[in-house]
Amino acid sequence: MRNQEIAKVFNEIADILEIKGDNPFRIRAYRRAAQNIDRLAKDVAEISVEDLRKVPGIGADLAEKIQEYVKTGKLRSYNELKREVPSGLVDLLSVPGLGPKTARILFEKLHIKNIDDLEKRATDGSLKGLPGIKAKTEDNILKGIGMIKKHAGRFPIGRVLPVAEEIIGALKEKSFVNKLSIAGSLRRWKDTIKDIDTLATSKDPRKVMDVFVHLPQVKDVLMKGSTKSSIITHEGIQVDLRVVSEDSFGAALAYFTGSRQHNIRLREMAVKRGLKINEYGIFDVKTEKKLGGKHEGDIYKILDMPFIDPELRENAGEIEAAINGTLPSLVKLQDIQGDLHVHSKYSDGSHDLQELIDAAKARGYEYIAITDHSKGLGIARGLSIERVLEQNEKIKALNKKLKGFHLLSGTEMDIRSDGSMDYPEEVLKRLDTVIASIHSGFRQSREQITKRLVSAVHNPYVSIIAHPTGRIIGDRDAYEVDMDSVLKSAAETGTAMEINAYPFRLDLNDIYIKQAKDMGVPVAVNTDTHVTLHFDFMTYGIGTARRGWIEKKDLLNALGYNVLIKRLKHKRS
DNA sequence: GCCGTTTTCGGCCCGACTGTTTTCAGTCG
Repeated sequence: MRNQEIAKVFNEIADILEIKGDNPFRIRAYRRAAQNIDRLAKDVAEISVEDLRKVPGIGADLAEKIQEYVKTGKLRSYNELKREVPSGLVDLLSVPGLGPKTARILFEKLHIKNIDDLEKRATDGSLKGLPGIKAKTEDNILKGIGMIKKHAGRFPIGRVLPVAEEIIGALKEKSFVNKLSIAGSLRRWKDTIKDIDTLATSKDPRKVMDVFVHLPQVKDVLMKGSTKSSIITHEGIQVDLRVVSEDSFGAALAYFTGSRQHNIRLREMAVKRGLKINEYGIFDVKTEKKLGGKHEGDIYKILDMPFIDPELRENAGEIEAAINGTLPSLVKLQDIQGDLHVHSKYSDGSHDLQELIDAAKARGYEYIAITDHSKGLGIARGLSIERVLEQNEKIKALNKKLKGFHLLSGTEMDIRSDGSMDYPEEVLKRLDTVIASIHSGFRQSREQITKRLVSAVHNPYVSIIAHPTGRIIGDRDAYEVDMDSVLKSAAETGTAMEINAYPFRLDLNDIYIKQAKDMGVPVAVNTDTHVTLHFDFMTYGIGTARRGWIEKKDLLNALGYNVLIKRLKHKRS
């Protein structure tokens, strides 16, 4: 897929144009296009020029540039730009507090071309004396370099959410803090998070700021103002806290939840109606009268739209859907009736069947499927044919004693490197459900991997493909796969795709989930539980499903037991 | 560079904090 590549090129063009001091709107156009290409499920190489132009933010010029890049692997205008601005200079923009203007001055006055140059000259004190730079700025630049060397980029949501909850918990105890909420990409359940945005209301904002920057979780204070402060936790995660008045809480929540592109769209719509939106509310420009802002819904209501759930706010069609009245009614945690991917002591899980049943019942589930690894996965104590059949018998016997709860016998069957299935059909047909997944040969060609997955999808006994792209966030990239073909086969055969809720997988991701939904492929949100505590990962899976526009009706494990069993049998027939 | 039931040209979201300034530019979200 060339999409990410092109998005990166467009973003770098935007960076270079910024350093050059080019037209800010042209820069924004490149960034907007980059973002929209990045979110596209379909490979741009397979999209015609006419259809490219239908992508928001892509006009005649950028469509042509995309075509040029797809055809030649190069972009002439980009290469010319790179000759004007050394590529290392663009990296300077990643230093917090250092923007395009400063980068340009550093290059022109001191011939600094990359971060290493910058670090040297900041250390020996030669930045001082440049326009607008004195000791403090030099200090901050060094601090910033230290930070990016230690913690570049984004954190998996699974690492960030617990930190956020801890901080929210600590602030909640304070009597002078009233409302308190997580905002930003964390509230939108993005799979990776750059920093934690939090929002509070209080009659005494300064006091809140004081408490915030002195929390035990704080390692460094980046800035502290009267209503807004930023800190770095010991984990290296930045947390921003903003305090507003009760009357502005809703507007501020909308503003800080983003995404930025979503907010820009809302503000543009407001401007056209003679209104203005900021973090304090929504106002009539002429009369300066405040029309709303206490509740988040005010903003949407005044723009004549239904409320848009945070997970959808990516400017990826949700505003159009809101206007047309076609917003999805997103699935909720309470809709989940069971978990279809659970490991027991038989393979690499930590609990026996009864412990798993108890934990599932405690979460209000009607069923779970026991899906231990298959024989080929020796490292995870995969079950021999004898053992999986023995487990199957035990589950059937156990079910007779259970009241109001059902245990499905299943397997997480390995799709072998050569594309064959790890158990023969005679074994599979005895089980209630089969989920199939890839655990080896991640570096095979796109064609080979696709073939393996498609052949699993066509197996009449395979009901779900587990963690369909194999990625581990921050650790292992997804393997190369033609997801379009896999989803097409899945739609034809009624095979479900898993949204693996394990917080470092979240696989399928939001973009593929939306594509699956659009193609009529059912999905299942499963936790891949190995320890009963993992059942609680379901919230991450639900967040991800919601980002993919999933409704209750799209979800296999939102079905009651009897309907589910019918659905599972249907593919086999 | 994109976009259009106000426009094919002239618009394009909005405000806080910092460090440097004597009123603001740069950066960030």
